[in-house]
Amino acid sequence: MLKSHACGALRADHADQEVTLAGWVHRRRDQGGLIFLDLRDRQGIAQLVIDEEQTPDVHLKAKDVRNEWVVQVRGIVRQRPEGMINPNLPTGEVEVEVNQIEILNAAKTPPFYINREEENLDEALRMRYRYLDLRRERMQRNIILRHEVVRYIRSFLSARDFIEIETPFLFKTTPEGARDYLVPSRVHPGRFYALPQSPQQLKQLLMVAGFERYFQIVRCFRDEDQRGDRQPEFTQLDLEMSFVDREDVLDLIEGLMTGIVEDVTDRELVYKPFPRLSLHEALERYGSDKPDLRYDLVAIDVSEIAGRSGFSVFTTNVEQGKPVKAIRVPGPGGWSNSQIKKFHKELEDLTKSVGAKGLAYMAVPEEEDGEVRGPIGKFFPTELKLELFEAVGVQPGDFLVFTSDTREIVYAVVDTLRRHLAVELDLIDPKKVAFVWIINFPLFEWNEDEARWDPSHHLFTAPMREDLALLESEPGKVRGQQYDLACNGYEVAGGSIRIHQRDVQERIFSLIGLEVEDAKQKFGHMLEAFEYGTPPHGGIAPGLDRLVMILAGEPNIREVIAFPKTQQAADLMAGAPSPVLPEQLEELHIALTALDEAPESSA
RNA sequence: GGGGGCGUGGUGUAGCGGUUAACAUGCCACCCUGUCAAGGUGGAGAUCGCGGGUUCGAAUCCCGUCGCUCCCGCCA
Repeated sequence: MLKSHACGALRADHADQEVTLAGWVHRRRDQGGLIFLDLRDRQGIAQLVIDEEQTPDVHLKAKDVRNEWVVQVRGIVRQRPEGMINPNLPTGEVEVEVNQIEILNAAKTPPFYINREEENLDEALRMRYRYLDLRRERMQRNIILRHEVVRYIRSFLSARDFIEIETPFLFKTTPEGARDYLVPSRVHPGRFYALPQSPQQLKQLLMVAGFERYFQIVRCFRDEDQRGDRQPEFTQLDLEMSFVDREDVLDLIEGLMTGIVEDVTDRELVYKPFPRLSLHEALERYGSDKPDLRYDLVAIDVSEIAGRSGFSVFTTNVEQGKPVKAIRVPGPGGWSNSQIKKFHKELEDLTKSVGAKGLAYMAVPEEEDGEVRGPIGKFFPTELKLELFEAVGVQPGDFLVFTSDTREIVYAVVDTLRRHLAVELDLIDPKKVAFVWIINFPLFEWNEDEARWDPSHHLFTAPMREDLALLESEPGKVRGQQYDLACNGYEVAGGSIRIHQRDVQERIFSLIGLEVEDAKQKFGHMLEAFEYGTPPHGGIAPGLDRLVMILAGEPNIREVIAFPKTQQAADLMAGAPSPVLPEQLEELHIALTALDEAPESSA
């Protein structure tokens, strides 16, 4: 080893020991005859002192040293003199009197600061020099947190008899779900592998194989457009269990998530145990299938009351079966008319962006005898107003917003408003983590375009036993044994109990319009496997990137992935994707169709 | 596929139709023996993402394009 101690590990009890350190120069403070160097390694920072009078040769070398140079030093750890202790540094009680220095590697001046946080650093620049970006404290912290989470998962599951098993990346395309990344086969001209969107089929086959409890921390690939919480390749904790029902899976994951939050982070769980909402409840109250329950803004259905008002938008909508929902915003009753108008305008513009035509409001007075402000107040007689306020749980000075439209738009409006208001009204405690289970999903969704039922989760999700009889008669009413885990407004896991009986599977296939021959073509290996003694089984797949993002308090998953891709799915550091040689294409039996413009050759 | 935001010395910003493009920081040199975002003095460093247009005059206005990003669609 080129060092005896980690820079960040030095403490007062190392005083007077001789140590050898190696790392990067974090910062230098040259005072002429006395040079201070902050030496950084993964564990932290130690202050080096170089004194011209004591060690002229070291001083001479140290004069040339710049930030990010890699150096090795030998010296004596000293308790810092009185009044020179740096309480902001874990190593701040000591410093190292250097008596030998070796420059292991000089460094160019980095294109951005390694030794400080820059607020709006251009992401393209960070990506191009990702190895430097990753040197920064924030990124080191995130990546190390990610490791701690993964380590916790492995030990938690191993202790509960789970076996980690790898599954292939070169697998088979399935037309369902997301767009596949395809890999051409050289030895099978004209055929392609697909990178798995998840190891769904394989993990079920591992249950058929009798492993009973499987997990894998595995990369998944989906060729869809990116978002802050979506990358073309992302990591799941994939797991599957045999001889379990839903409760077993939920219990396990609840224990795992609780353990991660409490043992690995300094964050606080809002709910223990995790609350459970049906999908319907989640949508009706929060407008989202992944509601953020760190704050309790709730949409209240006031359709019945609003339908009796004189406001024609409401009455017409209610007649057509469209809901009217109200959200109570605590507080701004004391505002001036212009403040209220501005506040309302902002919210209304926001909701228009998700398809709303308008946003009605009432400002509730602070005094008992005050007047309700807002244009729709006059359409509600006093009696009805009181009924409304009762239903919504109004407090004096509240601001009520009302949205009414198709159910889908109302949900979108409620979701958008909740997210916006939470930030606006500062309702979010960044230390808090709020998990919530979403259950009772419909098994199928009606596909308007294709005029058929589509599986809302995937083909192998088992129906609720008590709904089995409805499968042919009322498919829309059949609920699946499916569950999602939401956290702080993100979906962090999804899973289900699977079908393990061939006849049920075939009924599903026929319902979604999959011919037996088709099904055999696409899933023959699965159907065949299921005939050889399949245990009842189910599983779940938490998204590791999103989970770590939330725990790290980061706004997107790129901050917790060492080498992420841009929104255009590019790697700016390596320059991927890149053109390939004609010979490579030829070997793969691939001819390119004419492109509008020839792709630039990789520089 | 569609809509929005951003792009000015290495970095982060200001300038938003009119002198020599400003500030902070970084970088370079010199001074400095108790600093820790060290300090002081001096200096170098920008075809204002790229292309076209409008104008007497464009970093500034318009069109296109590229890159990053947010959102809708998409993501079983």
